[in-house]
Formats: sequence, structure tokens, C-alpha cells
Amino acid sequence: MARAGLNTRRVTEAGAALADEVGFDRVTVSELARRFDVRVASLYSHVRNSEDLKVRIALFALEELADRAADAIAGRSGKEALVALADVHRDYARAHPGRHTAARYRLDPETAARSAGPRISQMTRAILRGYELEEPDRTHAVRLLGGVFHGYVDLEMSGGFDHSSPDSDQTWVRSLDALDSLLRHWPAP
Amino acid sequence: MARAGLNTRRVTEAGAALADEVGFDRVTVSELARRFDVRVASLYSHVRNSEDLKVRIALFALEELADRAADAIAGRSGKEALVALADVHRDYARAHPGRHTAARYRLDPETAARSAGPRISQMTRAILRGYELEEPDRTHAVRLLGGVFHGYVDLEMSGGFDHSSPDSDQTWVRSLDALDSLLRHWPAP
DNA sequence: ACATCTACCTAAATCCTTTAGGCAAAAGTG
DNA sequence: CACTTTTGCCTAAAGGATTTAGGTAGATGT
Repeated sequence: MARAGLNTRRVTEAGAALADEVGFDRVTVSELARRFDVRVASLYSHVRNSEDLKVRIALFALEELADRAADAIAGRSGKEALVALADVHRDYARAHPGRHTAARYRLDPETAARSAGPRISQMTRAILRGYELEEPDRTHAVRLLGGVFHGYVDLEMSGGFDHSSPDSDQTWVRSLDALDSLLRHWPAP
Repeated sequence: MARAGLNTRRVTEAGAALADEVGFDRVTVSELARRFDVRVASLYSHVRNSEDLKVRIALFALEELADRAADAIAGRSGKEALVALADVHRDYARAHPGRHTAARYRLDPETAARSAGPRISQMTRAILRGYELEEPDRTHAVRLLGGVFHGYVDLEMSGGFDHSSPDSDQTWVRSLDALDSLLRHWPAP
């Protein structure tokens, strides 16, 4: 009997693809087995359990996101970098809704620390070098931006802005204008 | 045999309580039945299915959130109103993490339109009356604030800011300062 | 007092998760 | 190249969650 050639990486990637198709919370080991045309139990050699699978998908998505972010901000600074980084989040969410959800899956602290999450924060911090912010305001700004990137994209994806004008693209552009302006004129305490 | 006295409302509320205890995604009809000391099938007279239960919890949470928001902004304006509304979101998330997650559960468009969600947007729009924003910038600002409230609180809850300084309370205060400043000096297109 | 409705029940099918133990293909070793 | 080990997939089986169909007893209204 021919082997499917499974390994943890391949299973994780298939899980990510499945998440994009049916939603992260509907990813099941069973469905994955069906797609590989393999018995369910076989997958348990590659993944500890259902939770482990989800964590792996989350880590995978974070890596992808961090890689794209690194690409996007390379050679850019100031507002250009800000927009590029913001667009990475938004574009990723649109292209890969399931993975984007996965990227925000709650990880336990040690796992989170070893994930690409900190790398993403670091990059957000890096683009703030183009603005004149001293600590602790720089940290405050990193967190605020993180919140906006994640929160705005989430609301948009959940369809909240769908049938109302102006369309969401315009709000996105103007919100980034506004954030850029805010970072240039960050208020004193 | 004594009756438990179930009805849809009571089941929904118990579901909300369960969500706060174990997490929204771990709410199951079975666990709820156990808590009511009732057979699982009995709950299916009150709730169509598992999805229906989740939707009901989501709608319930949105109502609670809207009610608190209404209370909080009554008699306030400008920055005071902004902070009050922002704190409603954050405090609700802390007190009721499961419900807060539920409040962002994806609803189909018609259900979403009938939910308390629009009421919350309306209130966000209302507090912007204290700032000099014309359309479409007012709408842009409503969406940006929605994103921040939701996104920041989410990141905070997921533990991202836990073991780093400055502490998250300070970032929250300063972020609201910054947003207030941004709304007062919203950049021209 | 009687009919009806409501709240809950038993039973059963289906699906997902997870573990235990086995066999055969692939990979490393003398 | 034969031989052992590892790896990849298997069958089997138990435990839960979901959902439907159809039944009964307590509560309610006339």
C-alpha cells in the first residue's frame, strides 16, 4: 500500500489550507484525514492531538506573517513603512482568513514567546524609528498599532462595513493617514 | 420528577456564564445539560442546535455591551465620553472574557443588522459629536475606534502585554490620550 | 374535570477524538 | 546485499458531542 508521505509540516500546511477554506474553528483531524485519504489515527503520529494541530497552524501563520512583514518593510521608512506593514496584515487576512484567525489563537506564554509574534512586534517597533517617539511612548504606540491592525482587519472581515459607505478601502487609507499623523504629533503626557 | 424550569433565555444566560468559565469556543450543549442536570436532548427544545446557542450568546453579549455603553456615555461628552466608552469595552472583556469573545462571533448579515451591534456603532458615532469631524471622516473615525477597542482589548486579553513594561493600564490611558488628540486634529485628506 | 401544552424523557444514529497495538515499507548498518 | 531499526500507516475500540424521533408526565387554561 502506497504511503501518503505525511509529516508534521505537511499536515500543518494542509491544516492551514483547510482553515482558509472552512474556518479555523472548523479544522478537524478527521477532515484532514479524509483529504489525505488516510485513516484518522495515522495523523496522530504527526500531531499530538487536535489542540496541538491548532497550535501548529497558529505558529505557521505567525511565521508567514512575520516573513511577509520583513519583506514589506525592507528598504522603507516613515509612513511608507507604516502603510506597508499595515497592508501586510490586511492582505494576509484577506488572502488567508483561516490562518489570520489562527495567528491570533491563544498560545501559552512559553509557546508565544518562541513564536514569530515577538518578531512582528519588533518590526512594528522598528518602523517607529521613523517617528520621534521616546520610551515609554514608543511601546505604547507599538501596542496601539498592534491593536488597530488586528482589530480593524477583524471587524472588516466579519463583514461589519460591507453594505455601508464609504467603502472600507477608503477608511483604511484614511485611518493610516490619521495614524501617521498621530505618530508625528504624539501628545505629551 | 421535578422540572428544571428551562427556557431559551435561561439556557442562553447559562451558556454565557459557561463561556466566561471555560471559553466561548468550549461551550457545548452537553456541558450545559450537565449543569442543569438534564438530558442533552431536553435542551434541543430551547435551542435549535449548537450554532444557534452560540448565536444567542453572542446576541446576549452584544445587548449587555450596548446597555453598558449607553449608561457610560449618558451625560458625558468629548474625551470623557470617549474614555467611558472605551472602558466599557475593556472592562466588559475583563469581567466576561467568554461573552466578549461571543460578542465578536460572526453573525450572518441579517442577524447582525438586528443585533445590538449597530446600536454600539451609533453610540461611537454619537461621542464623535464632541469633535469637529465631517463625513466621511466621522465614519472613518467610528470604524477606526471600533477596531482599536476590539483589537487592543483582544491583544491584551491574549496575554501579549503581560510580562513587559510599561504595564498595560498605562498604555491604555496613553492610547486614549492619543486617540483624543487624533480626533481633535484629524488630518485633512 | 378535561384537554392541551410544555418540559423533559429514552433511544438511536452519526461524527469527532484519542489510544493501543500491529505490519510493512523505507532507511541506516555491517 | 542481508539485517535491523525506524517510520508511516493500518485496524480496532472506547468515549464524547450532536442531533432527531417519538413518548410521557406535570403545568396550565377552560
